Amino acid sequence: MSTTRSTPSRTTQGARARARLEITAAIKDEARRQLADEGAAKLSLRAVARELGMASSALYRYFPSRDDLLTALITDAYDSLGEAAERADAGRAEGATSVTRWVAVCAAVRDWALAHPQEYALIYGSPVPGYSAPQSTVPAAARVGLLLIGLLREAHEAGETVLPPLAPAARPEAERIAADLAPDLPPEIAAALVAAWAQLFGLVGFEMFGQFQRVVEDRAAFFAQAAARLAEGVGLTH
Amino acid sequence: MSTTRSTPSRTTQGARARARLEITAAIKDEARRQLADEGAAKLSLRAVARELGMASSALYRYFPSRDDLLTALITDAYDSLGEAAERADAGRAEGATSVTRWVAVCAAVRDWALAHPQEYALIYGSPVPGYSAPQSTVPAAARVGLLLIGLLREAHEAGETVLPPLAPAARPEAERIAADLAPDLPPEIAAALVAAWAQLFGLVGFEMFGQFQRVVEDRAAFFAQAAARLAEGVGLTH
DNA sequence: TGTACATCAGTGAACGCGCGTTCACTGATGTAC
DNA sequence: TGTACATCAGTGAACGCGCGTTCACTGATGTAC
Repeated sequence: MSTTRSTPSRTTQGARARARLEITAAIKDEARRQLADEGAAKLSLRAVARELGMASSALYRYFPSRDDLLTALITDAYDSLGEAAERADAGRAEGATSVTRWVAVCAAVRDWALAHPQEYALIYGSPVPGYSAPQSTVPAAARVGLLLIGLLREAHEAGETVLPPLAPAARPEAERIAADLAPDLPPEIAAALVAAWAQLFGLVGFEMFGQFQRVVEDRAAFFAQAAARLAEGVGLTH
Repeated sequence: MSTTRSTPSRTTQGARARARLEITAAIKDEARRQLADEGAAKLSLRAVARELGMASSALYRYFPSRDDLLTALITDAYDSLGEAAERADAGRAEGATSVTRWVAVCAAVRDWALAHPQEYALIYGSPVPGYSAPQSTVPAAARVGLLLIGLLREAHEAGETVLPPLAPAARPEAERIAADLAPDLPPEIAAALVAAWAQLFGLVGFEMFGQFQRVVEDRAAFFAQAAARLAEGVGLTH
């Protein structure tokens, strides 16, 4: 394998390839814009093409079908959210405590949702009828969860956790979860973590989908308080 | 006002009126059936009419527009869920503790969602694009929340609560919430209750929308554990 | 109780629109010699 | 470096479909006298 001229992509193949990437991105951008108006169920290839000034049939050079475009949007959204959460944690201050880190990650999730409401709805709202996300979206979808697991693992190793209560009836499932997701965490924490993960998106979802209208006003303060209590709930002590 | 013959509805006006109610119900039933296949965004009057064997224009005798049919479905769904939750609490055993009651109400919400997935998505999933629920849905939407508030009020009066922690930064909003929703509850409990309410639907939503796939297996046990911990979280002691 | 009239459910055609996807094609860009 | 050929982006027409809503109408049911 002569690697000497193995990347001529910048010049020869590059022009076409780069155009392809650009147009693919333009299609996804326009599609994201339209998600806001019409929602995922009504996302229309023809409308996207129209807005981009191309024939609707041209999109088929980029995405073999409407569902493939949806899949790309979903993967991108999960990745965008995951990256935002990871960035928030990576940029923490030197002596940040586990609780601070946890709250910051939660806040990053909320901030991302507020900034990308259509995409939030796409990945955490009702499933698009007739569409089922392929396996290829799984790794992107797992990023926030994995980040939280990592955070808890570090805190646990540092002795900064206590064991949340766990009813005997729930112990087998908690042990299964721990074995599956985080063998180095005690089942009490693993189960509490999965619950907290779902609850985090309950808080964010209620705010995004209008359930807090006429109920919560200072939503940032309310969320910060709830996130801090979630941290307690998973056994973080400081 | 002579009330003597004021309700001839059972005979004279009755036949037509009863038919009207029956057909209205049949339309809603068929629409609910179709929600499952196509989702709310694609709910189609023509498809409903077709399935019912009537001209699509006939539906306009019952619902002035597609949005009005959606509104009726939403109100019905909230009422159905609210009633299920209330029934679960009303049928409690004699000496049921607050925690038991709380967990039973949570389980009733989950059971209802599992039994009516399309309707759950309709009211707690992504909002239907281009549709905004009118004020008339508010009372039905509030039923579960009010039930939980009532439950906590009784527990608090019976001295069966402790105050959950509340960060100083969140106190003003907590006081606002308490004043607004439950003036007889301390702000600590009122704020924790609103958070727990959102978190409850986070747990249910993750299960409904497939986020627990490959993560949680014994979902009933997992949910019961999480619901019991939510009870703790709002300050219920037993 | 019987009749004239009003109300109302339901029809079917029509308007104007949008959709996903396929297909044969043109013309520009890239590749091999 | 120049030319012949292959690749590929993009077009525009077409297929077959579905939608919400309006409208003039028919015929049955209910009401008033």
